[in-house]
Amino acid sequence: MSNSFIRKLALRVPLNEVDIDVLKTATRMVERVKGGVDLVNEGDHPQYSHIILDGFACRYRILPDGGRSILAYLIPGDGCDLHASILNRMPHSISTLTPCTVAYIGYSKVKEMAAYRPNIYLALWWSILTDEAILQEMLVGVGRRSPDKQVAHFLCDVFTRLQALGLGQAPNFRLPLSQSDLADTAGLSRIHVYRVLSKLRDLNFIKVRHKGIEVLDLEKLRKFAAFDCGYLNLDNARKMTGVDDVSRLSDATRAKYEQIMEEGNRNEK
Amino acid sequence: MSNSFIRKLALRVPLNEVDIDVLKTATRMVERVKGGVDLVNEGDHPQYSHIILDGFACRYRILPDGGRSILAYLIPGDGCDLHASILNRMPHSISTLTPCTVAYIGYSKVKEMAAYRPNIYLALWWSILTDEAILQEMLVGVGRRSPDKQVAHFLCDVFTRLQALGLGQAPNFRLPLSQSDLADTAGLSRIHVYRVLSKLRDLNFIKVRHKGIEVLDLEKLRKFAAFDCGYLNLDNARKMTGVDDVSRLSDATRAKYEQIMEEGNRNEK
DNA sequence: CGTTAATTTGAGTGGGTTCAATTATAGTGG
DNA sequence: CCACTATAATTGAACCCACTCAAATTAACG
Repeated sequence: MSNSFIRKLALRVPLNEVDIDVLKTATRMVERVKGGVDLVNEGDHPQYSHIILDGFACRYRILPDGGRSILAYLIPGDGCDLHASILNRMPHSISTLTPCTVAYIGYSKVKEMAAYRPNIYLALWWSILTDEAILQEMLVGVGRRSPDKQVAHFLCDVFTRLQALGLGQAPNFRLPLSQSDLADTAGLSRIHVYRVLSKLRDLNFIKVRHKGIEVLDLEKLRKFAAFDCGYLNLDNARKMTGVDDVSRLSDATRAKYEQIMEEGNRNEK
Repeated sequence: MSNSFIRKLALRVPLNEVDIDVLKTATRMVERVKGGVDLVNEGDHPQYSHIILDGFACRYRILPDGGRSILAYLIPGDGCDLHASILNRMPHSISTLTPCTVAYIGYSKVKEMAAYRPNIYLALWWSILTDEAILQEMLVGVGRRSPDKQVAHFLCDVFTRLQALGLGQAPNFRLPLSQSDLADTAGLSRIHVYRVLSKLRDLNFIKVRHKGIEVLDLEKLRKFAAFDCGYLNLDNARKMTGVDDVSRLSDATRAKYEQIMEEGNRNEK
């Protein structure tokens, strides 16, 4: 399947042929965009949503003091703000890092898909929950991890997500990021990022290029950063079918659970 | 309306009587919980979701080194992880800070409401998008803001959300947080938090109590922290009705927009 | 009234910052 | 194709903020 968006969703949620067909037609409107272009700007009120089918992009905010804070990296298959129409204004900007293939979807189409296709509903929620989990992991990192582990952890995050999509080989093992980009991601100074990268280079984990980072040994990097990919929710959910496994619960918990279920059923006339 | 969950949603999304009725019965199963109790633990696979109807709670993670990182504060009306069943494991724990009134909802009930009640669908998305925005704002803060402004900004966040719910008066203007709690939130040391709070106290912005902080002048605090409440999405969305305002767009954008809309309609048989 | 947890205070240290200056790389137009 | 320009990367030095360590005081709770 050539459509990375569908591939990403299908890896997590069981999509049937109809689902795939719906998604295919929904993402038919495609455009090629150069690198360094803003797809959406903070404060905008866009009329449609973007999906990165190919290339890298990032979500960022400009701060009052002129600084920039990068909040997320978008890789092939990632949707940007599929439900942003619910908000009055875009809370952040989105910019391409490399040339990208971008699909456009009208917001009403998204709503429609979520309403009529339960699997797509699940997939959209899986997606936003994972976005949130990544943000939480970043927040934990900025507050607590040492700068070298933090940068290493960040690299693990992006490359693990790439791997899960089957994009784990060269030339995709190269991230097109300047050291300033990394600094704006990690909340470090440009100069300190350089020193951190030098250390990771000396450990033979990565290769530092002009406006780019190449990972030589993701496994070692993971160990160094104590990276646990659990938060990315990459394992296929056992519960996707909707059948709850009640048998594993303690008696007390099961009793409460059944009470809640009963309560719920009673309300359905 | 005594149900803070419904009140919170109704402030953002136009709910009709049926919506309110559905939400009321869905949150009928209520329990009183003491302070300092874990509602959910990281790694759990809970069978139902929690909603804080009254009291304060927080979302946190325990780190490998034993440290704790507080990721969010939950105030009356906040749901915890309404869609967590989609994930295999809980990515964080949730703990009450004060005695709380908690409602329980089965996950299938949530899905059902989202499927059959468009307004509730919107409300749930509004909710998660706002959660995400708050996380982003925290991330920006940890990386960039000075410690005193960051703590001030955090206080503005919680108290502004309380105000929006009509809980802006004493005794609710008191947050039951120890200085260690604040430290685990801001990613600062306990001792430095004390110094920051002392400064804010000397400026007459707050009163520092034992295991608690009282805000004396939220307006001054906002100015000090350069707090812009835009990210909380508190203004009623103009677009909630689903009618897109195309007239404000540039010609080029409108053309593309209409193309996308047409594309979308063509796919509906 | 005794114990525990939280807060308050001081002193010293270290890591990440800023400032300043040089080298390398890529892109541009002649 | 090359000189020129702008941006990115590299390196060194000094400073400062927030941390750690250590200890005293206060408040809460049984």
